Amino acid sequence: MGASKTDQFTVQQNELAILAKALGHPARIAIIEYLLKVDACICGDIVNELPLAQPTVSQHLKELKNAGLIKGNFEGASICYCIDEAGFEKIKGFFQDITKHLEKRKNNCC
Amino acid sequence: MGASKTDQFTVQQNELAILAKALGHPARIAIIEYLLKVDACICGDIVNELPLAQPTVSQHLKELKNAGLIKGNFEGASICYCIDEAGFEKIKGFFQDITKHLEKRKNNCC
DNA sequence: AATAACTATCGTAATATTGCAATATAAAAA
DNA sequence: TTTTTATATTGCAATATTACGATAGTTATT
Repeated sequence: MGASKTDQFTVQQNELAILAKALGHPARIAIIEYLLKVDACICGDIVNELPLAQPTVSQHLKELKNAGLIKGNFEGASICYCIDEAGFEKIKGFFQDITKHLEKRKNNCC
Repeated sequence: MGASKTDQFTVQQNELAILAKALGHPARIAIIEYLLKVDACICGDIVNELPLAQPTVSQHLKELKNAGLIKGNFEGASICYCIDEAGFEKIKGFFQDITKHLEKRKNNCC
């Protein structure tokens, strides 16, 4: 064994886990924060912003893209990366549910 | 190599990544959802709610606890687990920032 | 004290992730 | 066309995660 038993959980639970997992690395958090900071699609200089080698950054970008958190389109010589709002909407929904639950919760807690 | 270069990123970026990573597994999403559903500290029957062996569940609970997403206290024969709001507040803050950014964003995107 | 019920830890195997050098690919510039 | 620039892919080593059987620890009950 060792592989995740994903088939034992709901599609929704897996979707959320995939999104959260994609954010579960400081380099990928840094990429998202950078994309938000520059407030635009960014073409080219993401590699220079991170303390990692180019193949590693490329891999992290790929994971964020697969998870649906960023989009990337060819834009001349370089590739234009930007936030994919759809992915963030899903996570936002999850946290809104949690917040709602927490607010109307009784204090029957340790 | 293979280890995460956490020291190359800010404390905040690492904190967020740790929280997100903790949510990056469907079993742990399921645990959080269950704790929210029963709307109480839950003592004992978490293992029965999950399609995983007891040691595995125990491990997932430990990870959620280490990340600061749940709390666990001894309560008689069993342990009382419940949501730790502090952890969720941190993540909420991050997503509020993102939402704010996305809202006031120009459409200078691909 | 002995038993039962619940949870944690250890040990181990299978698999996944992280990181980078080397290399490949693709488009623009010279 | 050759060179330059930007990104992706491959291959591999180091490390981390996932899962569970076996076992240990802890508390309540008998």
